Amino acid sequence: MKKVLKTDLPQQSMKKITIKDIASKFNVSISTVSKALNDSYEISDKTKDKIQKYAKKKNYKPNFNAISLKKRRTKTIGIVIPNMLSYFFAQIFKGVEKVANDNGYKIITCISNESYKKEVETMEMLSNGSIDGFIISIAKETELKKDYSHFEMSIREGTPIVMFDRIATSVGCDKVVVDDYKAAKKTVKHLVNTGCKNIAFISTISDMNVGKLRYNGYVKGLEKQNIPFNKNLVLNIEEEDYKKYEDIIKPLFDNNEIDSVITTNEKIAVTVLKIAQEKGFKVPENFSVIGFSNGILARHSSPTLTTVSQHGEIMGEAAAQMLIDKLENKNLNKEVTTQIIKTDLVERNSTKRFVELSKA
Amino acid sequence: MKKVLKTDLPQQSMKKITIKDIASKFNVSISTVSKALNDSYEISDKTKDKIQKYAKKKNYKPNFNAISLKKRRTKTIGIVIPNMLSYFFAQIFKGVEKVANDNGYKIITCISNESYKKEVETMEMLSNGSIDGFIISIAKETELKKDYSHFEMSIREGTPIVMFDRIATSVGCDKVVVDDYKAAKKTVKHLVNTGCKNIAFISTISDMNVGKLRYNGYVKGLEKQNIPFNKNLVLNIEEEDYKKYEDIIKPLFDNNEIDSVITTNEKIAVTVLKIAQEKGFKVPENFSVIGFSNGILARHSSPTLTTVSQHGEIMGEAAAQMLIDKLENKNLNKEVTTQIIKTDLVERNSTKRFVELSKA
DNA sequence: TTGAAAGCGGTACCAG
DNA sequence: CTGGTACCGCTTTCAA
Repeated sequence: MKKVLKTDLPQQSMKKITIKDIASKFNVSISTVSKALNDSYEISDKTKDKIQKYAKKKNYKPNFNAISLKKRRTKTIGIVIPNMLSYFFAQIFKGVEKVANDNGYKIITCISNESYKKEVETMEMLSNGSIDGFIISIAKETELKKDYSHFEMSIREGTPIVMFDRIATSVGCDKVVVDDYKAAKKTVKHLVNTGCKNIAFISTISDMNVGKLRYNGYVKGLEKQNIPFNKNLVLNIEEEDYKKYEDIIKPLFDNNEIDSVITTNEKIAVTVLKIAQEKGFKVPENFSVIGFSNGILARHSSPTLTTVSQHGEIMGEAAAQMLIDKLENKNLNKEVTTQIIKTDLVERNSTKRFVELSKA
Repeated sequence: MKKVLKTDLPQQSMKKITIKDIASKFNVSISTVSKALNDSYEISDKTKDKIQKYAKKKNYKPNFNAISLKKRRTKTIGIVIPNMLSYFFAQIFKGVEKVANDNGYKIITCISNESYKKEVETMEMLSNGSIDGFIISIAKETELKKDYSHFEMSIREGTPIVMFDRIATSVGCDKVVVDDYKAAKKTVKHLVNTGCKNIAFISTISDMNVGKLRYNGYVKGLEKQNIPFNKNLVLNIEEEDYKKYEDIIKPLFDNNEIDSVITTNEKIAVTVLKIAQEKGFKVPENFSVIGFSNGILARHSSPTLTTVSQHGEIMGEAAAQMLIDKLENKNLNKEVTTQIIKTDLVERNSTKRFVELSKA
């Protein structure tokens, strides 16, 4: 025959304790407990001590919703990004998470999936006191539609926004970007410096602002290097067509004389690498490739890929810091600012070394 | 001289409206407004109509914290994962996000960074009414430490947990896993079927449960295929040493006769591919590689990599559905269940075709 | 040093 | 059909 002792019973649903429970335990008022737990000078050390000890023992935690309701702030940030499978956005997330966490903020993440509707709905769903502010990179569809009223509404209602990478220039909010224009110019310069003359440009984002900046940088870069622009060397592809990348790109090689390619996208860059090698080119000896990229593909392709790195993690950190500063009124001026993160040309093995060349 | 009309002023901080504001606007009580907004049968159509219209016009949204406080549920899920840069976890996130969103749930995401301390702190921070339940893949450090008390505590306090992939078997909660043991056995079988005899096994997770399952599956698979086990063909590497992968793996090729490798990790697989080709092997003609992987590397390596896919997105969906079912008491039995997601061998170009062989 | 009470923004029960 | 009110858990002012 088994005897079941009370202490042997599993502590089923050891319910969460409230300030009221503690108050009744010690026969004091809830305000006393509240103050004691917040280490107020109004409460005697003795009382504070016993209350704090008991609270810790019982694993007391102040109810998040009660505090948020009372204080009218949640210490949580809403992130709205087009997707999470892109390494760039995952890096952004990491940066934001880090800074948020260091400052005691939580993160609610929503994926817009490049859809305007989802982006709007998502923001509405969070604009009810769930979050204190947004960090956003706008959906492709939104950018094409150019309807930014949901952002403006949010700001008007007092929920600040920080946009990064894919921004809406006209919206009055803090922003974090990289200088895509300048970066593209630099890639051209680097290719020319290492002996390239026929530089193609392949974009999957020609209809987006970031894509236009890169394209303009490419054009300007050619001009600066006194290389005539040849529109046949510019190829715009739908990102969704990734299964047909090869078929779309091959004609570029067949119909033109090219010795290098700049791409806005890592997968394209890897595809180009492959095609070039199939066509008998030696990379980087007589063919070079540079991709805008933050991915892991670049580090594992053969040869490894020279890239323009946007430093996603740093951008994420910057965005989070800007938002938190705004939320905590650390910047007393109400002006909005745009922070530009430096890009780096990460030289790997799909381009020749400029330094070697200059030494020669 | 400029005249500034009131209507010209930017609507600065168009403050959020509350139920009380609406009540006073129409000179009714707040309970009437509440009921009207919730479309209660108790309220006349006329009243409902005007209140609802006004609410919409003023962009009224019920305060999230007030409702959560009152209803004692937040409709938000906490995800705790080791990192987000891994494609697998990003896929999990995507799956969870989808199901959560479809069911009106938000997601708070925290990264444990493989740290026990961060995992514990993170869970404590959320165990205050911020979330209704957790979806978790446990940190490496936690798994080594085998200290699962924070999970048990959470469950005892009434916050359910669903674990996926990296689970703590002893913790009584719902789980989603793949059959790593069986999957590993299958990889061996496939390699043998395509003519391989000397099959190496390289792991970065030998000290983790998932890693042990795969290893055991490998051993059992050899046995089933009547291939003698050779401990020299088993290599355990620290994942952090990724920069030295090549140096660590090359001796395996130098000191043994091998014709194929199974790896627990995509990057290792790509490295093996590279080394094998350097050593003069032709992949897949006389050398084969299979990797456990969900990443993009597999689809872009040369040759592309045959993988065991864990279907991260589906796992994420399953985990979210299990949690939501539990939260909404759809499964009235209180037992915990473990759901096993099928893995697939995705045949790419790093292995020979079994079908071709059988036709020959 | 402690307690009472108002209120954060809602819900829901009960009364009229 | 409408209103009064107690509460969800906590903070904060004011009074004792």
